[in-house]
Amino acid sequence: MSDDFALAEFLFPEDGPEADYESLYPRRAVSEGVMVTRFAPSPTGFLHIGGVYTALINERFAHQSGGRVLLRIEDTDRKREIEKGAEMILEALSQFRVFFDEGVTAEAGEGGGETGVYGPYRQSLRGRVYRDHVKALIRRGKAYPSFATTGELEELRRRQEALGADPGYYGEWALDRDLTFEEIRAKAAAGAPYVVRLRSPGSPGERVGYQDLIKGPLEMQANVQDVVILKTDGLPTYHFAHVVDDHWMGVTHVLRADEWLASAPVHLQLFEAMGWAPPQYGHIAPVLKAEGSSRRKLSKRKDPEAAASYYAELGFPEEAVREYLMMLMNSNYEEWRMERPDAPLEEFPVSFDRMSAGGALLDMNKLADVSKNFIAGLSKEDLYRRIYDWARRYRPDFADILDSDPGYGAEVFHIEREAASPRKDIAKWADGPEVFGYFFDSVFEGAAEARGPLYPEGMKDEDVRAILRAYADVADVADDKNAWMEKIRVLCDGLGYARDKKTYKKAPEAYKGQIGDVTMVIRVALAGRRTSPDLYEMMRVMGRERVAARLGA
RNA sequence: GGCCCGGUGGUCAAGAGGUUAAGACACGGCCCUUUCAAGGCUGUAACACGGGUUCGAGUCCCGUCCGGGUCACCA
Repeated sequence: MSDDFALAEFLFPEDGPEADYESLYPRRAVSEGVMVTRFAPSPTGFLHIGGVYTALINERFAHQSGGRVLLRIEDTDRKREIEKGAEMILEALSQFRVFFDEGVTAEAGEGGGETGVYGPYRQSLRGRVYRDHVKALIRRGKAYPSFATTGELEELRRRQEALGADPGYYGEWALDRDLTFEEIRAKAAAGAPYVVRLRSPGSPGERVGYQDLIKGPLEMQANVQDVVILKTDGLPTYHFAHVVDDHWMGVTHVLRADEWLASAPVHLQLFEAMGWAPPQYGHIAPVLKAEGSSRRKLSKRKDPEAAASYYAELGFPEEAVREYLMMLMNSNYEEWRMERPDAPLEEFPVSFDRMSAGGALLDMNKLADVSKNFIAGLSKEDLYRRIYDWARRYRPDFADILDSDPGYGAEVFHIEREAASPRKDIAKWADGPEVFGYFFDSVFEGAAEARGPLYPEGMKDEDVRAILRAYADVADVADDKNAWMEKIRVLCDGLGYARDKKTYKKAPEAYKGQIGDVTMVIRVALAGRRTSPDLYEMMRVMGRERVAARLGA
């Protein structure tokens, strides 16, 4: 025992006496049912849409219960870290309106800003905290230094494989468990690098169980591995940092991705070794992608839609993305929303019981539908401002086009908005240039070819020309809607088309076609596509000259 | 391979032993409309398989199959 004590001092002499963590990080005064949660990304700069989902879940449960949600940066892997990675993640999160009460903030400054009294909230800045706790574990004989090299570990694995034994550093395979103080001192003095491992109290065959908030009661094999808790570089592994940080930061509910489920026994064991009560765990099913007949987790490398930034770039409104994520989160959200179309989503009571244990496919169709409905409810000023802001950032060429005639641009995007049944033709801002670009001459001219196939099937070129010529003669954007329509009907009479659909249906053989064919020709000539808003409105906005030019073309 | 999680239409899912097995998205049809959308109506389509338990199983039990996660000094 005294050896352990001396070993601890020998390994960590420079730190001196441990801090009084009980007073440094006072216990939070939270009442029953209040949840303190956290989102803890690595600063790789890349935010996965699943990360937004996880963050939103943590935010919702914390705030719904009157608790707090904090943001901690898990930057203990110096190899993967990128510059400004934390800031990039924070920015992405704020794009989706997920905000934190505590932790690392977006404010710049040396190493970034933070708020809250349980910090630092960047793990790379908490070295002393982890070392103190590793030291305490060593002193109590619950952890030990291990000098095994990568090569030796590989060799160990090969022997285990040959014998059919479970791989890993555990039990009788954990040779460094039995190193004497003298041996350790000698190796360390010789400059041999070492890690610190947990002396796992688990025995083969032992089971652990706990109640997962999302998956329900779970039972699995207890951990037997002497997991690394402190790496050669002096920084902790995820496992140890999680235990130390969530304990002292007063986190009550750890809601994290599914992939951590398998290491829950390690975490439970670490909490026990520390003598602390573990938090409640909830393991969140991943967002999946279909691939052939199977499905897999959205991959950062292979799937562009895995990145949170993808949605911002395409211009899905953040409200729509959050709305969709809420539907994924709780299966009754959609029903709730239908009953209360205007209620803020914060009023929806989220519950663990309603969270699916299995992963769901990300359904772009559904997202688009949610988004179309959201956009349809926007005021026309809002819609124009948002599409403009998006373009300025992601499609400056289109923003320039809008700027060249701001009044016209606004009018284009105001067509049929705020009506009884508003258009639902835009699911994301990137659809704007796509669906309305032709209103602008530079875009229209750029796409002049290949219009022929758009005309009604079977219609001859000469018929097309005849319709356009006849219409050009009478078109007047100043007409009121009734006058305009009557002109079209008269034009139909003159050219041999039925003046309305019913007439045509009664005797199709008597006509070349019906009024719809005629308006389609005009539409294609004016818009260069088969779908467009109301023809009359479109011409009114385009104005006399533009209409004349396009009919003549 | 070991351990763990999951499996109701193409997708998200409701369903807590007895239902004609909801609803939404997508897809098709019809209606409305000058037209494009939207909207209204409507249609196609599911309990992975095999054994039990039970008067009765999508619901409970066992097995099989399939899918996923995890087995690092990465998180």
